[in-house]
Amino acid sequence: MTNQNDNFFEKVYAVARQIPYGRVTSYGAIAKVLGTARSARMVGWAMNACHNRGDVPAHRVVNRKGLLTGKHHFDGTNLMQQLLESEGIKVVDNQIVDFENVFWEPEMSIQ
DNA sequence: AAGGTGACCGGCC
DNA sequence: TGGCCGGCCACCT
Repeated sequence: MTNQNDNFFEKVYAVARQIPYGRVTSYGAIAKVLGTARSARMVGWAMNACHNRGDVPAHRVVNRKGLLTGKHHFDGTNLMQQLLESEGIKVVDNQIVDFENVFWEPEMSIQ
């Protein structure tokens, strides 16, 4: 196990956990907050490992189009959509309705 | 050590 | 919105 405290991953998870209920964000937005806006892909990669990490609301993270691109990586094909709808987010055809409305810009909220 | 990969993004048509 | 292309950067083999 090459796990010490993968700083990068931890940061992604930290932001992902800060996503409010009923809100979603994009990989690029998280990447931007982390300071690696150019590596939005890395955010997705971190999400891939989120299964290994444990509690990370990856279902609240979608691409900038509001498409559930990563739903395929979930346990169930429609699990991601179910979770989102469970939070009041409407999802049609793997696409979030009113994406801009439910979009939440991640911020290192020192709240 | 080098190459391939990827849950992306932005620009262009 | 959608398709195509290039870039970008960390992780894996």
